[in-house]
Amino acid sequence: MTYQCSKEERAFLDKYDASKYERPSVTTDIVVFTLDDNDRLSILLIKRGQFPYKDRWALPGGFLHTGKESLDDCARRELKEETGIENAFFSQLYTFGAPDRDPRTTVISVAYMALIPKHRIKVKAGDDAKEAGIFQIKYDVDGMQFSNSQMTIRESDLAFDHASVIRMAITRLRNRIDYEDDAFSLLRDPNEFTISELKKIHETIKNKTLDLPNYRKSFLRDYVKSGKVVELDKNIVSKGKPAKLYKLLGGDAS
Amino acid sequence: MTYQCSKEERAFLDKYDASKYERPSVTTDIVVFTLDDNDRLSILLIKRGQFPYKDRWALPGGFLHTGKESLDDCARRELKEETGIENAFFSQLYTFGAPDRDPRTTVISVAYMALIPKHRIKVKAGDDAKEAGIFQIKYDVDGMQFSNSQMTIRESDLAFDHASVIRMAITRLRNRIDYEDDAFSLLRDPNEFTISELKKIHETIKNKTLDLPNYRKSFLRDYVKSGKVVELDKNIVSKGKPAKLYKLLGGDAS
DNA sequence: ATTAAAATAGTACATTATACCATTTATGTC
DNA sequence: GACATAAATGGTATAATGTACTATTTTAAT
Repeated sequence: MTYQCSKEERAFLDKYDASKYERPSVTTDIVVFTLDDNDRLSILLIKRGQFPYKDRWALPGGFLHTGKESLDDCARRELKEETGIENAFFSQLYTFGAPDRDPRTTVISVAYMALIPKHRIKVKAGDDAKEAGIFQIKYDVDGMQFSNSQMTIRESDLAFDHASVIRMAITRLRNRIDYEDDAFSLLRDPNEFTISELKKIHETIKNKTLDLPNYRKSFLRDYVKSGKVVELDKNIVSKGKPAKLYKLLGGDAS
Repeated sequence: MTYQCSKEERAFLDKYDASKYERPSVTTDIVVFTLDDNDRLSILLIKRGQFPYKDRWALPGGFLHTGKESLDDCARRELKEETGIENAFFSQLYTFGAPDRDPRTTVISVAYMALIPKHRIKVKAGDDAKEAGIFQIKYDVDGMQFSNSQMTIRESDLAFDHASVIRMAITRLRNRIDYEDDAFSLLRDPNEFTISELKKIHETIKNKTLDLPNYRKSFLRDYVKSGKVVELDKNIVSKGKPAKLYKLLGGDAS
């Protein structure tokens, strides 16, 4: 939009002193959820290569290129830099603004969450990250843990307030999964999937097993009858009875 | 939290150049919902006294006092300055960050919504506002309208992207009202209210009439049986059969 | 005393969620 | 090829919830 205004106002704007108020830095940080090879809920963490919190694990993210991009664009750009993904499903989560959350200066963090199938993530260490990895989310008496085949990171080892961010993202994801179409974004291929595959995603996120016949009924009612998903004229080859394949229409969710 | 770190890192932080990245301004803007004297959903708008958008109606809000307060504190402070309210229920809504949403410079707006009973709002024009008022939210073919006894403001007349902010707030409010306890915050007095009063709030927000016997059943099941609300040993004096009074326990919601 | 207003009590039905059983269609093994 | 196994699909039965509606009670106003 171009801003229409009077000459008087234009004059005011032209001499507006941008440094009138002290400004905070603004970053976006992204909770990238995925399912690992054993269908366990996992997130992407990077090991910081710079102060502060150097060598500590943190969420991917980075500073807003002020004036050149929107917050969404910033999150999209960071996501691409860290994972190589271009068209991922993501949504804004919450904005964290405690004045002491970064030891350098006030840094406002606009947190996003993204849902990406694991095979699409090309983990790569970037500018500020010396390492990056996908870690399964576990819980014990001390809270969350993040582990892969090589190591385990406790939530208290994370940089900044990123443990809080992740906790909120998990809560939000669990709440959204029942009424939003988020699950589709984690499919290996939304153009060719079985009911069981989608059910598995729901089970992982809700952390409980679901009854397949019942899941099937609500899937057919909620998605197929409404036209969001179509049945393909193909079956999958498998051990038991071959399952019908379905295709997500429209939004693509990817 | 005090940040524990090595001498090396402390040295880095001490010479950290705060102006390394160009920084945006950050504001909080607040959608203050209330019910007017006829129980219609209304919001607080202020008339801007300064450029940009001078003399246009806008949401109350203002710049973050960087380093001195959190985002929540900033919203709380602005809310107090504009309405006199100190302990209101409010929650973060969404963060708006399009680079051209403010003609001066990039201004990130962290939007909040608050629910406040009308009799507690002391509308007062503040620094940046020459006028303030509570306006009923209406709809017509052109979108939202905001009107009181003296005037009607069309959504296209609002400053900045505040029409979008309000639209998102209404959507969020309507979604939250079914599973959060927001309605209690709009009660005249959460320590003494009738079932009908609470029902009226739900009706206004959902914009449809509810069946009282059914509402009563779910109220007793959801709040009284669970202990969130207790029945008082008092009745209200009224025209027809006097209604039992109830009291909200715990969170106070105010 | 009568009427009207409002709260409260209860009934009937539809929808949805949950648990569970039975059948079908494939694979792999002897 | 018969048979066990795996997995999807097709059902039924019950519980929980939501919705519509009727009836009764208790008060104020006339």
